[in-house]
Amino acid sequence: MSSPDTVPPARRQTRQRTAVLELLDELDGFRSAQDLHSLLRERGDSVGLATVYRTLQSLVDEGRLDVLRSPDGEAAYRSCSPSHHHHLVCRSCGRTVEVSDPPVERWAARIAAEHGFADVQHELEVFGTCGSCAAPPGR
Amino acid sequence: MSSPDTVPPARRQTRQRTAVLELLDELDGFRSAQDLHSLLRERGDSVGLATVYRTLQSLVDEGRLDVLRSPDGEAAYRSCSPSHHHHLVCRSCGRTVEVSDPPVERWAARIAAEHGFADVQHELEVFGTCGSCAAPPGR
DNA sequence: CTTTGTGCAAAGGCTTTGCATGCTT
DNA sequence: AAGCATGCAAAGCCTTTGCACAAAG
Repeated sequence: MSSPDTVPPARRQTRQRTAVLELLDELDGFRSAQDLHSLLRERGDSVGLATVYRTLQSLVDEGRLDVLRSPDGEAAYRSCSPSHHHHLVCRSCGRTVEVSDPPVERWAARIAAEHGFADVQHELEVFGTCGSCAAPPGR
Repeated sequence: MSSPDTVPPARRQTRQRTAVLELLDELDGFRSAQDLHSLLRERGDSVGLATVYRTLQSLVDEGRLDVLRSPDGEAAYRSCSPSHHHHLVCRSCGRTVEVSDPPVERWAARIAAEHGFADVQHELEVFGTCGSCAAPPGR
């Protein structure tokens, strides 16, 4: 079910691929492809935009990256988290906290099984207002 | 914070706006703008694509719609469901089952509270292969 | 040497915007 | 009658793809 039947063949190690991986490793938040492209240019490790996209895509396929869609429609990537988890996002300042809890995982699996679904996966995001942003605006 | 300081002025009631609202009311899952546009055309309540986008946008501003970004980059809209529930979607045939369970709700609330988040909301979708589609393809 | 990755530019898909017309109020 | 909403088409953005060249194994 969750066995990766088609493990992507290892990619060649190029300067560009290395640069992307290193950059993602240093950053810890989610970044859009275009952001990463700009950062690479500023750094001197210039990489074509198309290559950035292709590299990110392959890294996602390999399970080394997490993807997220920003409300603006951009895809945001972050260096992989080996363990499955979800996000708690402040809808005001955008601060993100990683959360994970077995119960939800089990719940999803159980619910799916009860309905005869297999090969289950799920996406969950929790939105709210974080402590800093909840501070009373007036007075 | 959650006080709508800038309540958008009421929009004019047009045939198009009504059509979009009625359609969203009948559907219970998330639908992309383009899907909604097609559905309206099939129905006979033809509405310009641009208008569909503008209408959906205004409805979101009014808080009458929930938005979600699909992995493909499309925005998906759903009429603010009075009863909160989630979806179990077959990634093969698209069949959707509504599911709801208090535990998850409580989990989300608790996790958020633990991190100092207030005014919590969450979005959860479970994907899998339903029984019919899981039937072996060969033979 | 062969195969795969890179760059550039063009193409694609979803969404937004400008402007004249029609409908709501 | 006045003003906002609609339609159409053009423009914008992010992302993907085609093709020739360069680099990795």
